[in-house]
This record gives sequence, structure tokens and C-alpha cells, in this order.
Amino acid sequence: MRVRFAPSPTGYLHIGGVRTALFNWLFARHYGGQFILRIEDTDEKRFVAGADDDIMASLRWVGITWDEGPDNGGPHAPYVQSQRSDQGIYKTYFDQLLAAGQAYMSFTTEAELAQMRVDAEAKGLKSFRFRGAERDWPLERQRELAATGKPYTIRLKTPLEGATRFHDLVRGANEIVVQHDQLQDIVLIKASGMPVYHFAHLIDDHLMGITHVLRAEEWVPSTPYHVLLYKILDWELPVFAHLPVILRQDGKGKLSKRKDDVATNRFWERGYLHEAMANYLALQGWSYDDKTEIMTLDELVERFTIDRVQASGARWNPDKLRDMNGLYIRKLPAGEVAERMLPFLAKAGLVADPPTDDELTYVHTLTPLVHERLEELGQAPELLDFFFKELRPGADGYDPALLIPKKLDAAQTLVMLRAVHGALNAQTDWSVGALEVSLRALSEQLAVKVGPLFGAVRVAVSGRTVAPPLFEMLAALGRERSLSRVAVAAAALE
RNA sequence: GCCCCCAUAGUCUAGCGGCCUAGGACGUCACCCUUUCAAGGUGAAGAUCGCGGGUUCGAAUCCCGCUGGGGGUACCA
Repeated sequence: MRVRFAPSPTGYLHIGGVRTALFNWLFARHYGGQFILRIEDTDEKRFVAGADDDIMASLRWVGITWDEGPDNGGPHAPYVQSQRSDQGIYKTYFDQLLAAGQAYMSFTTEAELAQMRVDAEAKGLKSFRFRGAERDWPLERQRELAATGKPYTIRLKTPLEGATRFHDLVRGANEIVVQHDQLQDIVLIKASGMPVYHFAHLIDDHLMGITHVLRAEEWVPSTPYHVLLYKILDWELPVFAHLPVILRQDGKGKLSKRKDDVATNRFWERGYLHEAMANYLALQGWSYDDKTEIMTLDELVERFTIDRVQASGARWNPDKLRDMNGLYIRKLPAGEVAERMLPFLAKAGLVADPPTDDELTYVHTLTPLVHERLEELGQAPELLDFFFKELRPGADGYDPALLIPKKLDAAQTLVMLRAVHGALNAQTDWSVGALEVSLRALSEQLAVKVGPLFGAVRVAVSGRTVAPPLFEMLAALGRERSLSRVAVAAAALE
């Protein structure tokens, strides 16, 4: 079994593309087949230089590797269509089609065609299906006109009557039937000489021995053209499996690069784990059973079968992805989380890049404080910044009003914080346990509940009301900084 | 408009004729734990299985129609 993922380098790869690639890859790995990566750069207008590298980086990120591709080559190289076009690979076949009278040179220009559509609509015609007059010309006449230098495209001569039918693995036993009067003579070769997707992908799939075509659902309507071409060329049809589209969060249409934040690289920039992304993506249109959701890449490979792919569209659900990411972060050993957080801390300027040895060990001691609080690694800087930066109450820091617990006033809080400072100052054992014993005793001594007391201290040392556990924070902050922060906080209330 | 595909809670899904008083997950809410926030635990609300006809002793499961949603309709992929 051989499958392929064939992206167009028109920009970054969006997450739906990764899903399609993942399904192909899982399919190949599960059945012991090969997965091929092919770059379909036949659209000169939308071509973006460097997009292929970005696409490959995105695929590698989720763990997808290819047996043959543009970078690692293979028996069917090259794996880039513009290069294949330059080699004349496609010409062989359209010459064959032309000679057999199955395709023809069409001299109608894009502008003329657009006008024809407008006219048809004005006349109230239900639908416009273009078939060029040249489809009935002898090939010689087509060639003569072409020889005068008039630009032309090569179009498929689609049958006028009958129907084309094909099966789809995802849609089950029912055949998809399309009447030929619904088709039109699609362009196979553009006036520029570059083949169009419908033609190039099919030639390459055949030449590369692709046995199963797993692609997104939006290709269903054009599949009849492909089936027709396979038959004309007398080639064996691949097995089709059209994967459900990923719908936008609001359900209004499919995910789009322009409207949605779905560039794959955006996810690693925000601190999504590739393991979580692969797991979530696998569940967009596929499921294992009625309970299992959390699966490693290896487990996915072992369990992935095409019969469990859903036919209906799946809506993009960032909340669930986020939840799953948090779960994966929690599953990671703390040391691993520390390592993965580092780039985010460095980018925020909290540690050097690369970090010093001291910074490295400090990040490791800090990690347990935020480990289970992270849903995205990118949250690490905002959660931890007060451990790295000066902290001051006032205009350029936190609001001193936060120090004052509910039902207490500034004077009472001041007394409390001074007492805390005294107690901590007398503290010789700066361990989490000892600090807790000390402040709990103080709570009793002052006849203040631990809630308000700890709350005030929390703000004093972190500048915020929501933070990691207090004694862990004090311990990580160290004696000097803790004492000075409490003192400064108290002073702010004087 | 026309063609094609799809249809179980707000969302992702399990279900492939009797095991379903419809299971799981996200989200939501409550309670427990608790120094805040999380995490974790327990529980709840939430689906007349889109609607209407059939087939069958029996249908979420099969068939038809309708409706709704999505996709396509390019010298883009």
C-alpha cells in the first residue's frame, strides 16, 4: 500500500492539512505501506517561496516522516511537480490524450469564458457547462491554429451522456454517481504549459504507484474527472477515501487560513505539545472506540483503520485541544516540562538564551509550581515572571489595594504584614514545611484566618491574587527576596 | 441556481436491528479537597437519536421523502 500527501506550497500548512497528512501517514504505518510526500507547485500565481520547507517542518513537528519526498528523494524522484513538468513527464500523457481524441486544444481565453458565464446567467440558464467547439475539430486543425501562436489550453473531452460512478471507503457501500451532463471540459494544461492539479496529481499518483487516495472531502466533486481520466488512460483506479472536512469553530464553513488562527506553527509558538496535537488531530474524523481518547502516536498507528473514519464533518474545538494539551503537559516528567518551557521563558526575556547554569536549575525548581497549572507552555512566562523580575507595589507594579483582604482595612493589613515579616525574619528553617508551620502559628496568634493572612502574603510576594501555592513560592523565592517583598508591601500601606 | 456529501446533547464522538432506561470526552453547573488558582475526586443538567413516512414481532441502527448543514461549481489546490 502506498499513499501520499501532496500539499501546494502556497503558504504555511494549516491544521486541516496536517490532519489529512496524519491520516495518510497512520494508514501507511498501520498497514506497513509507504507514505510519500509530493509538492504540487503547479499554481505559479499563488506560489510562495519557502512554503515547502514550512510545510515539511509542520509535518515533522507532529511526528510525520515520509519514505519518499522532495528532500530525501526516492525511486520516483523528483517529488516536486514543477520539476516533473520540466522533465516533460506530463507532456507524454497529454500528447497521448490529444492523439486519441480524448482531449483537445481550446482557444477560448479566460476572459471570453468569464463573459460566456455572465451571458449564460443573464439568459437565465440554470447552469453553465463549458465544452469548447474545438472538441469536434480534427487534431490537425487544432494544431494549425496553435502553430499561429494563438494561446491555448488543453481540455478533457468529457462524455456528454451516461454517468461515472465510484466508491469511497469512508462513505461505505453506496456508489457516488455523477451524470456526465453535469461535467464540463476541464482544463488539463494551462496556457502557460503547466498542468493543472486534476491532471498532474493523477499522472504522478499512477507513476508513483499510489494505491489509496486519502484526501479531504472537497475533492469528491472532481473525482469523476479523475475516474474518467484513469479509464481513458487504462490505468488501475486507486481506492478513494475522502476524509471529512474540519469545520470552523462556529460551524460556518471549513477552516480557513484567512479567518482562523490555524497555522500549524502558531500552535508550537503557543506551546502546544506535538503529542497532544497529533492525538487531537487523530480524533478529528476518526475514533477508536466508545471510551479511549488519549493515545500515543504508536498506539494511533496500531489502532488506526480507515473503516473508523467518520463521513460527517468535524468541528474545530480549541477548548478540547487545550484541555488535551494540559493533560499531556501534566503527564510529562517535571524535568521535561522545564526543558520545554525554557524557549518560552527565553523569548519573554526572563532567562538568557541559552540559559545560564543557575537559570537552568532555578527553572527546574520552579517547574513543579506551575506544572499542573499550564495548559499551554506559552503561559509559563506570565505565570513565573515575578520570580525573575523585581516586584514593586505602585504605579509601575502591582496595585497595593490587592494586599488588603476582604473585610479588612489597610491598617489591619499593615499590622498583619509586619507580623509576617517578624515571623519570617525569625525563621531559620526556610523549608516549605517549616514556613507553613510558622505562618499557621502566626494566624492563630493574630486571630486571623489563614485565608486572608495567606492571601495578603501571596500578593506581597507575587503581586497577584492567583498564584502557585504560597509556601512553595516563598521557598523558591528565597529568604532575602521574600523578606524584602513583604517589607516593601507593608511600607506601601503606611 | 445546479451537482455531490452528511445528519446522535452547545462541541467531538460510541452505536452498525433486540445488549440503549442511548456510553465516553470537551464545555457548563454543584459539592468534596483546599492558603488563591489549578489539578484530582464525586455528582448533575444537557439528545422526543433533525422531521415525516415506510420495512420489521422489534429501528438511533434498513428504505423513501422533506428539512437543515457542509462541500463543489476556476487556465486554485
